[in-house]
Amino acid sequence: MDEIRKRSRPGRTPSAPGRTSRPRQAEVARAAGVSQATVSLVLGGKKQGAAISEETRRKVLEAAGALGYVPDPAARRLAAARNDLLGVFSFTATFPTDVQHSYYPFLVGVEQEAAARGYDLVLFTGSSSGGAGAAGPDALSRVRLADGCLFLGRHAPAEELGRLVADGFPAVHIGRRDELDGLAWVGADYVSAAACVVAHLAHLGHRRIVLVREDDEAPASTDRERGFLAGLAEAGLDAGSSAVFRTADPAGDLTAARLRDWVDAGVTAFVAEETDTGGAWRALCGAAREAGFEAPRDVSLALLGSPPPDLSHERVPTGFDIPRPELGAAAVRLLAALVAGEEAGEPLVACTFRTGETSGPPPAAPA
Amino acid sequence: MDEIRKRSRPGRTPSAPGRTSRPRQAEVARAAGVSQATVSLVLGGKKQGAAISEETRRKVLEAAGALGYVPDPAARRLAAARNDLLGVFSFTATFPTDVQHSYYPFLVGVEQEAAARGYDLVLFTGSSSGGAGAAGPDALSRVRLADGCLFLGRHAPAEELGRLVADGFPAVHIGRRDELDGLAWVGADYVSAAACVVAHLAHLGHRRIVLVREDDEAPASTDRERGFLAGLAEAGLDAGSSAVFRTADPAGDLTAARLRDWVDAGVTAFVAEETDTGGAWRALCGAAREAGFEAPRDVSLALLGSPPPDLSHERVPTGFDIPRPELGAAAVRLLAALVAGEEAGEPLVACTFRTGETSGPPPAAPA
DNA sequence: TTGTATGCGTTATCAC
DNA sequence: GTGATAACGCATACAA
Repeated sequence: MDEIRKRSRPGRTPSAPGRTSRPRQAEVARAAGVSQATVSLVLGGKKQGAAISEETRRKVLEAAGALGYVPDPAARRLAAARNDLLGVFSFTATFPTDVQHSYYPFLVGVEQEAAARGYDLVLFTGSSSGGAGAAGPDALSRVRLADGCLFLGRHAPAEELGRLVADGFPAVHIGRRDELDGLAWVGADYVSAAACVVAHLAHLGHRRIVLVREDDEAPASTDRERGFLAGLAEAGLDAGSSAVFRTADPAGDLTAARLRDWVDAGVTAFVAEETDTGGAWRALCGAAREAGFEAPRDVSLALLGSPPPDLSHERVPTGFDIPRPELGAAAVRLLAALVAGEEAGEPLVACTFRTGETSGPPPAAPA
Repeated sequence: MDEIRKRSRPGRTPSAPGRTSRPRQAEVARAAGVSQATVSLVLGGKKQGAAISEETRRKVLEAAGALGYVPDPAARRLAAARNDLLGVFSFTATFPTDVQHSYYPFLVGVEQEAAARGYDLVLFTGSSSGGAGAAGPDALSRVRLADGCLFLGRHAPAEELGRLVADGFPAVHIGRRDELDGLAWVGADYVSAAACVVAHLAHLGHRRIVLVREDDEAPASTDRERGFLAGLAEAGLDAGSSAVFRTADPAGDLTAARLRDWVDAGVTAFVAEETDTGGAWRALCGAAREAGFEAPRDVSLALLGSPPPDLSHERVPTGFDIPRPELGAAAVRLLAALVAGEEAGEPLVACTFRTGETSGPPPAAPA
């Protein structure tokens, strides 16, 4: 693909006559009757306000405007200056047949915050199949064109990311990423959010609650469980009388019979974690329905996250939403801080509680 | 000039952010015992396979690997005189409270096609509120940073755009943009799509059809009307017995009584154009319901476009969809051609017909 | 086949 | 205050 590209101007003729190429500082300088360095000083907008005569400054700005000058990002970057460019590199499926796996919800906030701070965004397309730099061990290296970069998705190659970080390149991962030492990240505060849901249920009068979670050790899962337990504790509920149910196969393990057993044992509320597939929640709802329970009449149901889109016509579940735009914005704030050489702030973003329609007082609620 | 060499890196701030010394080609060269140029040749991976001895190549690759060399994209782009960056400048509301007005559907295709061609994307945030370059008459000039730029939305300032085009800067507008001479654009083929819908209705047996459109002269509107009329003509229907109903206030003007009048006059099908608000379609459906007509039993309804999201739970309307990702991809193809100095191709992208559930044979369909 | 010499556009230092 | 000038890291004619 590269060999096709016609490279005229190999060593570059002094003034390329053929093309309408971008004006450079030198041309602005000529037009303004000053030196190129002066142009750089003026346009660099340094706080050396007094160092340059108003007259010169005006001429330069005028010439630059007339020629439509805009600095070359590569040159700027090479000269160790800043670009005002923030990168976004996504390892999630970028082209959503399934909108679920798209990173656009984050991008909304990223874009907004970047705009507010005067940054433009570079979307590195290498993430997906057939992309510019999909393959190769230096796929990630292109992000160095920007002043810093955001990373989304779990599949970011740790080694390369580590190199970037080790080199001091400002990088922020959206989503918790503890295992990679030194990599900054922002994430949703699942612990607090889960605790909040439990508090809501406890407030309604529930005393025995079961959490259904998948059988893995993903941070998103363990955080929710921690929040669940914390919520129980804060509500003064005995963790022993509630339970955490782990299953690798929710659809198979979460039977109507098992649900009935729990209810017979005094459980009045069930909480499922959000998973990629929504399997836990789906299984929970299915089992409840099969067991003849209706929420919130017979049991209360809650979902630690957002429902899968194919269930959007169902009753909206009690639970919380991950504020993806907020996360994106927080990531940009953090990245901007890193670029500016400042320290990181709070990496956790609060989820928003969703009252929903699947929870209510337990059937025989005490008062 | 040798005595000056001592000065340590004049053009660099003491603490250049984001850069601890990482290996450069020169160091690889030293480690491999060759020259920097040779390293460049080997790692450049040009198909000059025979130009370099296997021995040297091996040594270089080995050294590069050992040092963990990765090329600096800024330097690479500077030297290559191209940056493989395509801009995206949107004048639509970027931060969608209303997802309708977001440009992300286009971005899907843009991103895909850009990736396939080895381009990265620059999202210029100046378009929206408070953005980097929102204000000022030179807001658009930042796009010159890229090799070319895509523009979305109707509100692109014609003058500035004209200047870019006049300067020979590769620019492509997504959506028809005839009034700006010389500006390349891609757009949806509303004419064919509307004609196709009419053909569908005619095929079902409808002979008198009413088009409801808003009272403006937007290309999207006039194109649909042209297609509507063309469809009538192709079906051998007399345009005189059908009608085009223009209204600036669909909700107010499109009454149940008026609908009944039309039906009494033999009209069996109604076609509404898609508008920003979906007003025409919504009014049409409302009036039909109020008049006691059910589609497709009593009348056939069609929508020249996609239904507003708040009507997504309703019956799927007969009509067509604007292939926004396709449009985005086509725009990138066109832009890439312009960047390469080639000529433009076909600017129109076909819409996809949607059978839907709101049309059927007319009540007293002949055969 | 490999090395030498330049230039890409910017920034920042240092004389003038 | 302003103008030379040296890098930044890489790619490529051209000489050896």
